[in-house]
Amino acid sequence: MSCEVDETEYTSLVASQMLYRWIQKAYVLFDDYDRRSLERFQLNTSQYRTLLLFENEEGKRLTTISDRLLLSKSTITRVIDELENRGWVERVPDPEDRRAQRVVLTAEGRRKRLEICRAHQQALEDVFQRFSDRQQEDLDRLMQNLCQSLRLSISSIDPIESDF
Amino acid sequence: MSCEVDETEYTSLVASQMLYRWIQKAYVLFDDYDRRSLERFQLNTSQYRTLLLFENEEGKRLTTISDRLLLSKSTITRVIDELENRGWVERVPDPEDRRAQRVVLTAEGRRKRLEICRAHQQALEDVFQRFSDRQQEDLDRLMQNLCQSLRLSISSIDPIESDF
DNA sequence: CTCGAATAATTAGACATGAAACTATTTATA
DNA sequence: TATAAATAGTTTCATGTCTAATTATTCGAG
Repeated sequence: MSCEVDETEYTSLVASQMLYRWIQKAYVLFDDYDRRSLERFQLNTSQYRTLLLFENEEGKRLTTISDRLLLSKSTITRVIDELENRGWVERVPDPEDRRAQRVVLTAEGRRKRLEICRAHQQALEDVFQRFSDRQQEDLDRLMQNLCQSLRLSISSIDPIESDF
Repeated sequence: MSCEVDETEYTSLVASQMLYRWIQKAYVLFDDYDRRSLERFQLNTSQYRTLLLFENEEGKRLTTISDRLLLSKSTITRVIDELENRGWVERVPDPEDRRAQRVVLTAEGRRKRLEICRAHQQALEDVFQRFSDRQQEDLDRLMQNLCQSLRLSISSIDPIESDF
């Protein structure tokens, strides 16, 4: 436009920003892959991950599910609504706290969970078969470290949040 | 309820499912951390990542941005709308293709990008300072491998999609 | 024991996103 | 060259999510 010199520059990306991009990308691809592997069950990722939590016969509070999946309580309310509509789970009153509900799988829910779990497991194997055992362990450990570091950094911004 | 034996069992999680959970968790935490570090600029993650792409003075097509960020074209339209409202970018007609537009940073946009980039870089350093150089390299390489493997698995479900 | 603060779950409202339909233009093919 | 298919971008609509407000119940300090 004019002949003034513009002082602002373009910055190029440093290593941590490249890494950040790869993490983003991996997640988006994973999400897409999940969506595709789960669509034949008419399940979204949150519904699936909720179902996955029921590894035993224990009833689970909605708040517990929310904490474990890092999804808001209102999201979990709706996820459970939908699973309940399908007859896969039931809400039962919590004997210890009348504010709370316990979500439990029905017999049908257990059957479905098993079927879907196996299919998704298959899909995961397909992705991770291309990794050596060593690489899988490394990845697992690094992800745990990353989670821990993120929690530390998050709580240093906002000292309120500190659980999980 | 009754005394029938229920054949369905609960499955416990195998290694790849645990890994899957850690990746999910790391992403959610990262997203949360991002949101917090960017909120003082009134930017969401997509707006930020779009801004980040402008490493040089080259104009970029919306489709290119969409491909690079793995966000839909309609999302990018809206992101660019917002950035244009703020006066940080401009749409200019593409001289080579009259269907296309080139998005370019304004002087103000370059200033803002620099400022925001630096702040976010700071935030990333804070997370990754807890990793050794070796760990960062490992993580970077593993994420790239994961992306590649996911692309292979995705394209084996649906042979249509194959670029990026 | 009581009353205010915290907590479990739900609901209402806002926002970000993707899929699909649409318009304008370009590319490829017959 | 005419026409069909592909592509760039926008708009519309449905979905999934979060925040904040709400109700019911429990916890805890005095």
